[in-house]
Amino acid sequence: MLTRAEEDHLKAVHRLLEDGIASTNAIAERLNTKASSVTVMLQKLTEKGLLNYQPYKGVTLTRKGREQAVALVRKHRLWETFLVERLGFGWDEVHEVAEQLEHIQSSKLVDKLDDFLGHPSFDPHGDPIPGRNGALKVVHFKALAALAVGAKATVAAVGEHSRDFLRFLSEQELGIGAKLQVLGRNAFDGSLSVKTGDGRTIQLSHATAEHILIR
Amino acid sequence: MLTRAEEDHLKAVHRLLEDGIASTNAIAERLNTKASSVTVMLQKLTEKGLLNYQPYKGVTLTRKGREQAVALVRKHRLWETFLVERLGFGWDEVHEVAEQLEHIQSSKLVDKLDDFLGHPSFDPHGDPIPGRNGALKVVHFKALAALAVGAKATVAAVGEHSRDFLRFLSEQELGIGAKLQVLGRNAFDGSLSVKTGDGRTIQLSHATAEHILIR
DNA sequence: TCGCATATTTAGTTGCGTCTAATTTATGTT
DNA sequence: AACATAAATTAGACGCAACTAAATATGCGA
Repeated sequence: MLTRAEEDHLKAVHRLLEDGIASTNAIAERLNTKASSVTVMLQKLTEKGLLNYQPYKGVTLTRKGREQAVALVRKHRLWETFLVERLGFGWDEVHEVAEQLEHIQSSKLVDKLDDFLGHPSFDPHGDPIPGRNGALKVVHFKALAALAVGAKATVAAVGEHSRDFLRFLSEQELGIGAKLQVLGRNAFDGSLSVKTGDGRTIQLSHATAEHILIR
Repeated sequence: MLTRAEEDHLKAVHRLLEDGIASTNAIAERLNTKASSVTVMLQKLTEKGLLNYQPYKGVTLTRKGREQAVALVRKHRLWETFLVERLGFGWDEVHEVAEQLEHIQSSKLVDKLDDFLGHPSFDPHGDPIPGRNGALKVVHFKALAALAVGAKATVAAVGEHSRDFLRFLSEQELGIGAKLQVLGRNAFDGSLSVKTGDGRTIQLSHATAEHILIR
């Protein structure tokens, strides 16, 4: 049985490994702690057989560690789905609460929640929800920023979960499922001119377009 | 903000005060800790203005302490209701999970859960659920053991939440809402002969009958 | 009212998870 | 290849919440 701190570290490692390496500093930043604290936890989790860690050499997940991490992701995303679809939370309000809920210890609860929600495949941010067996479908998202001028697309996910970003998208009617078309690209700063499903034309900065994901 | 340990102690004090005094030992037993640990927590909670505590003289709740304790009871009972009514848990399976869920920090979550459940007045064990404002309707339950021979009644709540007891009641179709009639009382051990709603006649020990509650 | 059993509190220790400060390792520049 | 800088680790300390053991208060029975 893992403690909350252990679960948090495990999840951070898993998340960071998706984008490359999980450096001690990056983990610390994600968890709002210090690198020295992270080192100690990495040692402990290695002790417990969840990580492969060698001082100064970096860290990877063991099979067991990956399973536990994916189970946490599953819980997090199921709870987010519950909060948005059943309780009426906004997609920009659920992260912190789900961060707490994912630590509830009860496999029966997760499975019943999954049943209750009808075995959803994606959470409110478009991220895939791992199955009961731990199977996580790898979905290939493409950034809106990478589309050619003239291309049409449907928003499938977001690459940034900050409250401000999500609220901005909601306000612009650019939530998951929103349809749009790239009208032009500013050669100077890479910003896009985009036509939305409801006919408006808006400007999106390159940074924003990088975080709007298309299937 | 209270830590989990603080919340647990606060709730234990609240619960025990309902039946009289909250002795240090009784609190420790409820929380599976030692009296010495409890003493320290009582001091801390007094420091925080939630308890009135004087060494060797006992403890009571302050107004603020009572509010927080009732808020915890509210959360616990709403979650139990959710688990049973929406997720299909048995009423004998929800206590431990609700014990974890009640510590989730988000007033918005509680209120939305309450809305989602349709503002239930009673939890799956028949206990009243405090309102958003903290109002807890005092319901006067009477033990089945106290009924006169010949009396008819409907099970309204249970005075014992142990898994074994609840399972026994489920098996005998004596859940909340079950109708029954007292056919006779054994003068020797106080056990009751009871006719159930579905026509069976069963024997209930005095201890059991004390924990089946009637409105 | 005294003495003793019991309840409670205090004192001192432990494990966990964090911190800061000091040290060590890795790396990239010249 | 040597060294400066950045990254990571180790060492030592702290707060929290638990523990055990020792001390102290309460209150009941003789």
